Amino acid sequence: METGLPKFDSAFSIDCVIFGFDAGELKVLLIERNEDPFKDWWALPGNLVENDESIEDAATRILYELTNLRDMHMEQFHTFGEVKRHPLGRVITVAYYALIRILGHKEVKPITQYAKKTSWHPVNTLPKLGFDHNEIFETSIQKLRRRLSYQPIAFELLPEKFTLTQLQLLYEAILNKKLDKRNFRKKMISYGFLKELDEKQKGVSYRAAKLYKFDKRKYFKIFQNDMNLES
Amino acid sequence: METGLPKFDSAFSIDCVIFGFDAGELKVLLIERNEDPFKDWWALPGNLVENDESIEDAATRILYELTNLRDMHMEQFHTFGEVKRHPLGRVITVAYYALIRILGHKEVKPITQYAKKTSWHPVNTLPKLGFDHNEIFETSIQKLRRRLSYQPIAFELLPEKFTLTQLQLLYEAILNKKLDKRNFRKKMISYGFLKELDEKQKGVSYRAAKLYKFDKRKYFKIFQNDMNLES
DNA sequence: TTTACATAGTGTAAAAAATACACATTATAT
DNA sequence: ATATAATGTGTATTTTTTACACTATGTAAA
Repeated sequence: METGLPKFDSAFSIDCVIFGFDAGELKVLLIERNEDPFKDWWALPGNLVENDESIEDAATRILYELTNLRDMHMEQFHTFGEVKRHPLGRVITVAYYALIRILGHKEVKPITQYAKKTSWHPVNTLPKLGFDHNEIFETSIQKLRRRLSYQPIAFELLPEKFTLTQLQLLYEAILNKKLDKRNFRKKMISYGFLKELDEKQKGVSYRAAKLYKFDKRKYFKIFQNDMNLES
Repeated sequence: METGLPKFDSAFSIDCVIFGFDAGELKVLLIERNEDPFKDWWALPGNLVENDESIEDAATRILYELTNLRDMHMEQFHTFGEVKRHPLGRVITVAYYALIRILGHKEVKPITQYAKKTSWHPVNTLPKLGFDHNEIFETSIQKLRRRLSYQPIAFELLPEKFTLTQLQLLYEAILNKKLDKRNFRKKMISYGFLKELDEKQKGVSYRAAKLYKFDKRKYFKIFQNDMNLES
């Protein structure tokens, strides 16, 4: 391939699948690329890792530069290393997923010029993405599903105070299947890490639901032993 | 740090945790390094990824060169990217675990000069390893435990024909806890992917146990749906 | 103030899965 | 014949999961 663009021999990058939950839908934040290769395509936010930063730090930095977002839950899930996955050279990429409370981040402006803009896309109708990013996305959601059952992932995607219905909708969105309301509530409450608040939902034109909080301390007290085994 | 050794700016490597099961114990194959850094230390087999090979291919190649072993089950589990994890320069390493039937591979001779020798170590008494390899090992066994419950990992570690007691010992070794014999057998058999053979164990000085085979085809027929969800 | 609406919130019975538990059987070696 | 060492087996109890439908409540509109 001859593009006239600079080539590099080999590098590592981070790519990031940023999940959010809004309007009952699971969404992913994509960027519209402003540079070749794949200029004008949608892609996952990502960039090269510098030599003096750990991959964790790089993930945090890159995400910040491309989305102006900080302090979200991030986790590595797979590394992609096909030789030809990047058209300009050998780039091995470590993929992370990030979970954010979309609320208040509906409009996310990239800081660098590398991305024209960003926008949230429902996971069920993602466009064709640059590089091998569709594959990376597929892997991410499979990992997310699996981890949902043994890590308190869901609460990273919800506002601090949430209703049980919201929680259920989120589980349904991630697992991509309907759950039974009564069984879901029974089970969630039986875990003992949800704190029922003396507060109700506001601004709805029907009976307001009770609000709950996720009690992290209790969670880790309860699952301490298991969590050591797993990862 | 000034060692007189060549430095490199940045590179990726593969490190590999090779599990085997022998004499009722879970073991890991370590190499004794023949080169600095960490010359004469025990370490996980690993080496740099070449520019023209995928990380999968690199993992296969490196393992072959260092252990003379091929065609084992390998799976990526985590990527380690601390800046200072390698004393000679920036090396990001993709860690794999590999599962082999130890039988017939009790003595493994390295092909390259890079390793002096290799030897199997029980997982419970690993020596101090070079680099961050103790951490890599810890992560590997946690992943292995988790995956044991949804992937047919155990059968990669046993001979083709095995007894239920052997299978149970292996589960106990990986999970690091005792299991109930009757319940274990009931459950394993209920899955329906074990094929009972018309053959018995040989060479034991007590009642010989029935031999079983893992029926891969059946396994995938049964767990098709689940396996799609997971990964 | 009544009514329509939309979602919240609740319990039970049945089925399935997990657990706890101990002894008779059988092949080999002496 | 006997000792030995591990194999192979069943049941009752508890826990977890599943299936299933109606009443309660707050808001908004008539």
